Amino acid sequence: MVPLVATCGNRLPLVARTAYGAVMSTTAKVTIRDVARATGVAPSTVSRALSLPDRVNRATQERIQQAAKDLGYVPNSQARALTSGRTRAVAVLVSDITNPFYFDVIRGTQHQLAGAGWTQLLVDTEESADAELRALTALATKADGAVLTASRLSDVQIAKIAERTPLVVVNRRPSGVPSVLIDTPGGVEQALEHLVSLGHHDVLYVSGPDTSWSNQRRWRALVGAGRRLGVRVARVGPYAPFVDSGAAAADAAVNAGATACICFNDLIAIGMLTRLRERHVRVPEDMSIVGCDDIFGADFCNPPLTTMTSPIERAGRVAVSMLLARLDAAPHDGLHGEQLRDTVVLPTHLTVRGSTGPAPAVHTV
Amino acid sequence: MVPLVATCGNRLPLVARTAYGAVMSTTAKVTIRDVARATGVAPSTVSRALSLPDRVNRATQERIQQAAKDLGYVPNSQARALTSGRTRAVAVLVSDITNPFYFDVIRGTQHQLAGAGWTQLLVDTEESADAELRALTALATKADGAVLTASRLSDVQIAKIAERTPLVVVNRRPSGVPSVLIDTPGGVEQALEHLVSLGHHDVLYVSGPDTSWSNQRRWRALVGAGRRLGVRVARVGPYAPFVDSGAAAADAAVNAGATACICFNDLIAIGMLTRLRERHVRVPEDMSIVGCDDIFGADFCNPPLTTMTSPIERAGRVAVSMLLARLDAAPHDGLHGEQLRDTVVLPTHLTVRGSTGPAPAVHTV
DNA sequence: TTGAAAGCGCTAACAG
DNA sequence: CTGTTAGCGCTTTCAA
Repeated sequence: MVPLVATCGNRLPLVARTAYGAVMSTTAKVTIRDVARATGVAPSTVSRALSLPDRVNRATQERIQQAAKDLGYVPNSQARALTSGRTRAVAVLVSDITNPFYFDVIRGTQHQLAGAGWTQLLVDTEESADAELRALTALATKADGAVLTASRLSDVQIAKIAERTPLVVVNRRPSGVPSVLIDTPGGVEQALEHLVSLGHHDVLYVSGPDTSWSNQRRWRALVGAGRRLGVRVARVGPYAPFVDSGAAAADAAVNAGATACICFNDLIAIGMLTRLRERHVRVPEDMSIVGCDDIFGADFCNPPLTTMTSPIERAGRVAVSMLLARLDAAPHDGLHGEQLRDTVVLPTHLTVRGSTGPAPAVHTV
Repeated sequence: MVPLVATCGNRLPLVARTAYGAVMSTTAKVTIRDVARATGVAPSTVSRALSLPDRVNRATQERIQQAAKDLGYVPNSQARALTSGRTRAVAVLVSDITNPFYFDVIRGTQHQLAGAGWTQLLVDTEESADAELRALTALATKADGAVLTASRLSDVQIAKIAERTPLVVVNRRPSGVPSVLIDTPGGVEQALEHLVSLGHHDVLYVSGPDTSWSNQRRWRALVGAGRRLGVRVARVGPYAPFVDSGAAAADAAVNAGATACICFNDLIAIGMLTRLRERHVRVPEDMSIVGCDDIFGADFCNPPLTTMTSPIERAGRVAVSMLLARLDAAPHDGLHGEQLRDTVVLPTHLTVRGSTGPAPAVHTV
């Protein structure tokens, strides 16, 4: 009678009475048998009525669902997983929960998962391939699949794991594994064009970690674009992808006589901004800075950061939907070759803010 | 022989052979029976050797563990949960994954949980009491307990749920429920003293959501401190805790002729900074701004924000350790009255940065 | 100290 | 369309 959870936000107390009974209740857990007894059918019929409503007589189906509701029945996901082998949970591995970049990814995965009624297991691998492997192992029975947002494993390792575990990777491209790519190389090119249009002829790439696939990709894109546009490009680094690394990066950039930098990510770029101010190097008058990702903070730092805006949240969503499609397809058959090893590339665009400006009239390189 | 996961980071491929077999392996899953067969003992003995090593002969215990390792046995947490009723997972509910404040909380809970070998289920309730209730219900069998970091439920509701579900709340104080409080009221007082020392006599509180317990607490603290210090305090709001709300808040503050504001949180404060610049209101010359929490970004916005630094991550860690203590204690007995309803208050301190300065010589209030 | 047996709550054949 | 029968992998009495 009373819905398990009301949609009316105000009268919660009323509703709650029913809901409470079911909330992680240790006592008085209602099982499928109780519902069966109350309805006068077999437990298996209840199971069916709840999981595969089509395979049950319309009338009894409704009777059962009603009874389940009234009794405050909550399916036991453990038991369900044990028999079906499916947990309806997916693991999302990030390399550093602290990095704002992942906030958006996580938000995306969370949304998509929640929308589908799935659970998200969030794991912070803390930049360690080891921890990543360990997590993947422990997660074996806990999740039906995983999204690797910043794997520190080799392509071969990933591909190997993917053979037995539904996987989707973000910003990696191991063969045969579905992946979501954010087109930052395209963004790098736009960034360079932007700098060229401001009169820059020399650009410094502030490199991220060597272990980062994206970093290599961005650098390569920059080299290519530089050749095409007749711009000299150089690099400094590697720097760890933290705000704190920005100080060293800034010093290196100043030392190199750079007048324009494209950074591996916003974190480093923002760190540079701070350090440059300390050193009285004006941005953008003396040096232009371009970041990457457009994370939280890129728009209110000082000066606001010109950066490549990535559809990060969408990347998370797409990754999950690819995974779910695969997971849903597995039990039956259908799409096995084509759809499973697809790659989605999400576009990036340059957002110009205050940190880039005309090249200084005089500069040393 | 070969460890399941090596501690040496480089030779992963070698090790991986063993690990892979276990990684979410659909095929060839090694069960307790396989280990039993390999060791020539009964499954129940294997179970014991792995879960309650003390209750087994030392020699066989080691033999079993070795065999388990060699075979790449990974316990099935579902099955384990089904029989034992314990999942070794805890749910962490946040009201908005997007809010940097929670990043730190999540990091704290994650660390603490991972350290204890537990799994974290992250749930975004999206500011909805409904979703919160629903999540708590669905999580029933998935988690052994939950941390509510920003509950939108009433104290009574929370207390009721806590009767049947191990709960720890952050920044709330329902009676009988263990809670972790961040002493922002103390911070508010420090902030006010700071402003007074700069010559301010009138301070405006920029209010957060009415539904926020912390918000009321801060306002009350400010009123008290204002009385004590002879400062007039007023309030505007409520404003949603987003950067975007800052614009309206800034306009209201300007309209009120304020020269010093203490904001519900850094998000709003940062938003105000941006808007004030647009309106050519100088910070801190024309108006001082104080935030709360010291989130990511508070140190590099423009100007850097004077704010109350909260040990957010620690709050997450403490919450989890309180929950785990309770969870571990439950099966036995021991601490039932005292320790279970304790409250931990974490101190806050004021971090002065560029957004606060002397009161303008002339001002209208 | 160990083994045998009985389920945890549910799903999945297989009959009917 | 529905009931019966087996378990999923593990823990947990209860004997031995």
